[in-house]
Amino acid sequence: MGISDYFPIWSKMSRSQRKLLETSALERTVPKGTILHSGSPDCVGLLVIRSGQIRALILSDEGKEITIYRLFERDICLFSASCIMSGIQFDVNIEAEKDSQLWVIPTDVYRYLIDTSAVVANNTNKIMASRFSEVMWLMEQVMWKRLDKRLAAFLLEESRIEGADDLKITHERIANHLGTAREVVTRMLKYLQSEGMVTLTRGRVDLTDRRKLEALAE
Amino acid sequence: MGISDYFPIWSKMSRSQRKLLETSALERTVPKGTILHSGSPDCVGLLVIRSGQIRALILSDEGKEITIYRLFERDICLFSASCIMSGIQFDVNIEAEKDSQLWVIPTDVYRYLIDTSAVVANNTNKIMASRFSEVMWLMEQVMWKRLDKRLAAFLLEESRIEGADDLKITHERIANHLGTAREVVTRMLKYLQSEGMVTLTRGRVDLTDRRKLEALAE
DNA sequence: GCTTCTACTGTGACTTTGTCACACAGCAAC
DNA sequence: GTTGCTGTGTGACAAAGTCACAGTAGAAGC
Repeated sequence: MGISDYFPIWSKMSRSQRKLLETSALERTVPKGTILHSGSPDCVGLLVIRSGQIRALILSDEGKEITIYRLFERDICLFSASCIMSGIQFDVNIEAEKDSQLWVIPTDVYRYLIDTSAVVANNTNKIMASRFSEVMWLMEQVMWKRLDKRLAAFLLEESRIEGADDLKITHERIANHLGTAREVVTRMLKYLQSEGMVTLTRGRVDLTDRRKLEALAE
Repeated sequence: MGISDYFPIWSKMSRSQRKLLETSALERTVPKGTILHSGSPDCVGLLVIRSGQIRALILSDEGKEITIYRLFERDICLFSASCIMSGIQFDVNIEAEKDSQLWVIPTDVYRYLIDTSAVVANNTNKIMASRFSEVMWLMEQVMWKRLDKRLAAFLLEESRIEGADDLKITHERIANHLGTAREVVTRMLKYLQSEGMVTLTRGRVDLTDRRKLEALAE
């Protein structure tokens, strides 16, 4: 699969622009857990996900965290190149959730492309609007939804991504995704277990009643 | 003041683009309290604020609200034209906080401009990145800051905007800005009063000790 | 001036979520 | 078996949200 397969606007780009992308994109393979970007000064370039899974998160001063969105195959990560998007003034961290293969498009190359092509600029806009939408969705969840519902929804989502009912995940990691405290997750999982929705073992959560979980998540 | 004064990229636009903007922009004057946009289907067009003050907010199913950002003179509101930005999938409400004068740029006109001009597209991008940054800032506040600090910061900000220490605002409105409940604001203001930071009267909050408020807000 | 009405404010009781401190338990390495 | 580390469990308490009212300032009308 060449890089052309990852750009839906490929056909609307000029021959020279395509060439530039093809020759400048670097391949990179990273193991699970790699921090790909942290804070604004760090400006590796645009990341195109070929395989694997990436999460974007924010950190508090005390080290608490919350996942703001996740990226999968074919997704493009703009914020690893936040320095070229004037107007961005916040720090996101980008972390590989699984072993991943990426293309890295150098910042100066992408800068050149958006400056010279309305198509590329508008596509960038569209990508940013998508991320913005995900953050707004999260804001609504955080503001108006109870934690038990958010937890149930997270477990179902995780199960969907993994394609399995037995999730290998610790309470701590769940808490870091949801932006809450580990003890709270422990207590709430305990409750879900008492209701027969999950079975808990060290480092594992098994979904035993999807229907009930879906009903809880709404 | 012509519309040219509100576009920092005016000099980089073509003669025909400028002409198009000048002839198609509509003037609109709205009183305080006007709902300029609500939800995604509603697509009035791009708003350019000539004078006054606008706030963007989101609503929960039960009618609770939180201000996500505010717009002042010279700011541009993209989300009143969210239909032209493919990728946006959330509902924002736009409300005039004060009597305001606006220019409305029809959606089809702006659509044409971003499609044909990389400069306009990139500027749009920059505006979106700014709003994105404001929402990320809010997310950090909501997630990691205590309400007493957020309240103190809000009162100081409000005082800065109004250029006065006596704020004509109800507890309810403050709660709607911060995304919390009125009773919580009442209790917290009561506490601030007991500490001598504010004086409360019906429909009014007077800031009596800025230093202490600033220290609280950090 | 006096009443009436409404929007605003105050408060207690209770739930949910977050914080802190520490005990304990599973599992792998030695 | 002992040791050590990483997870998990729990109680007590604090912060914030919810619910159900009661009180009350101030404008509007008489």
